[in-house]
Amino acid sequence: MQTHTKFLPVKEQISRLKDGVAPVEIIDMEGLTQKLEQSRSENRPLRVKQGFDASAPDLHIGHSVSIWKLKTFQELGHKVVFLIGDFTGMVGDPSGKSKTRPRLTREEVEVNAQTYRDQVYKILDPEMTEVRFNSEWHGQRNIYEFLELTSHYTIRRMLERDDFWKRFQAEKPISIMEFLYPLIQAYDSVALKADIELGGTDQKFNLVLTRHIQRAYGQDPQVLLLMPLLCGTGGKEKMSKSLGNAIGITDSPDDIYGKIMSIPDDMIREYYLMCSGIENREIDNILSQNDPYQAKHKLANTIVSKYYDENKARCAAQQFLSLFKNKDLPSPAELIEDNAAVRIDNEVEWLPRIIVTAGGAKSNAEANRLIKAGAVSIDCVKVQAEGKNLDIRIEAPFILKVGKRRFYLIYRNEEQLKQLC
RNA sequence: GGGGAGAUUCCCGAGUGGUCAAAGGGAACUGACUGUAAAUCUGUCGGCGAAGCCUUCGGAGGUUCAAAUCCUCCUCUCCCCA
Repeated sequence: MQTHTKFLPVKEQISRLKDGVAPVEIIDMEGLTQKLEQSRSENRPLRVKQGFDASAPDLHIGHSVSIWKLKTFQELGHKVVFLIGDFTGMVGDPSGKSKTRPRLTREEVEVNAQTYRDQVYKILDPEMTEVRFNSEWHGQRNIYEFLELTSHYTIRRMLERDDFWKRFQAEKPISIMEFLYPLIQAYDSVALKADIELGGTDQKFNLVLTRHIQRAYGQDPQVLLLMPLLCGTGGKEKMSKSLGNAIGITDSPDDIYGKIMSIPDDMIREYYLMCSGIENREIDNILSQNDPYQAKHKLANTIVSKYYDENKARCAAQQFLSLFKNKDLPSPAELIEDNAAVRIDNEVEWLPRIIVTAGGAKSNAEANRLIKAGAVSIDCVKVQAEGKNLDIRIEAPFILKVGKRRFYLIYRNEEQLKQLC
């Protein structure tokens, strides 16, 4: 039996947890202190949980806000439980917007899980992370157990959720399943015996409900750390892959850099606070210069360095300047590296089809529209022709530009490529 | 169980027999101007290699030269009464 603990004093742990991006709200501060004390006296790590959607396994820097916090817990010696909601993902979507999602197969779930691991271990320590799936317990529950679970909460309390209430008021549909969903989710924490759960502020209702359910099952309710939500690059909605406004943590350095540069000015502070890891005083200092352009450069630099390294950040910065300030084209070698080299087999090919093949448009019609709008250029020369006059003879590789930031290297055979390298 | 209202393109929402690939707004994309910011202005916003054609208005049938629009059945949603 160990007589002394490997854990830091509680006060120190709490102050470490408040470093960096502070949780918007900690629900049950007292509980947190107690749990930390207990963990110390029993020399037992706390179980810190966060749930993730199994169907969209792409983490972006919005998620990373809380993942860094999980990391802090690991540094303090606690265990992170990374929960993948494969069961809930298979059942459907509670947001009310979409129809039931296509059911994921076992294989898809496994693939997505691996994708998560690859990304999340960029930040977390694999040794101290437990990856779990909620189908483990939900997959086998019978209806009696399930009904018991549902008996612990009421319709009225469910309607307290803002989203539900609004829809109720607006005479919009709310399915029973949507009411059940938070309960199912809540049971995850019971099954995992979670001590602490992290989540975005949008999860507040569900997470608070979880505490009730844990109590109903005789467990000590988990402490909640509600983390701020990061807005997407458009600055209006929350960051989300499906809205197309996300910066993925596995995006290329150039992409991350560029996307940071494109955020609206009034988002700069928020991004600094949530993603840079820079101290508040220093942030104030940077922003007091009143030079948003430079502030963004510095931010982009910091973030790329964080997920890659300083060297890559410098390259990305250079790339950015040459591309957008000097309007240079990227070099063929860079395009090849970015997987933007596209082989066209025919000697003569219709330009819209080339654009579609390259991925610059979804249909020939869309490609045609882009051409008409003057959005397409070949080796820096804007394409002016229309309709039938768009056959292109591919004699040498050329750089196709579609819109502001899509570049493709079009070539016909591998030899041409070799010559370029 | 009874009565009423409704389902339109990514979202909201107009359209009640041809002039409808379907108003308007939002989102998105694009061009100009810029700092790949914002604001503003232009243009686009189902598919097919111009024309012309094809597919689309919850689903399946039907009436009609012609259907988002009329009829029948079905599915789903909301409200009121019980």
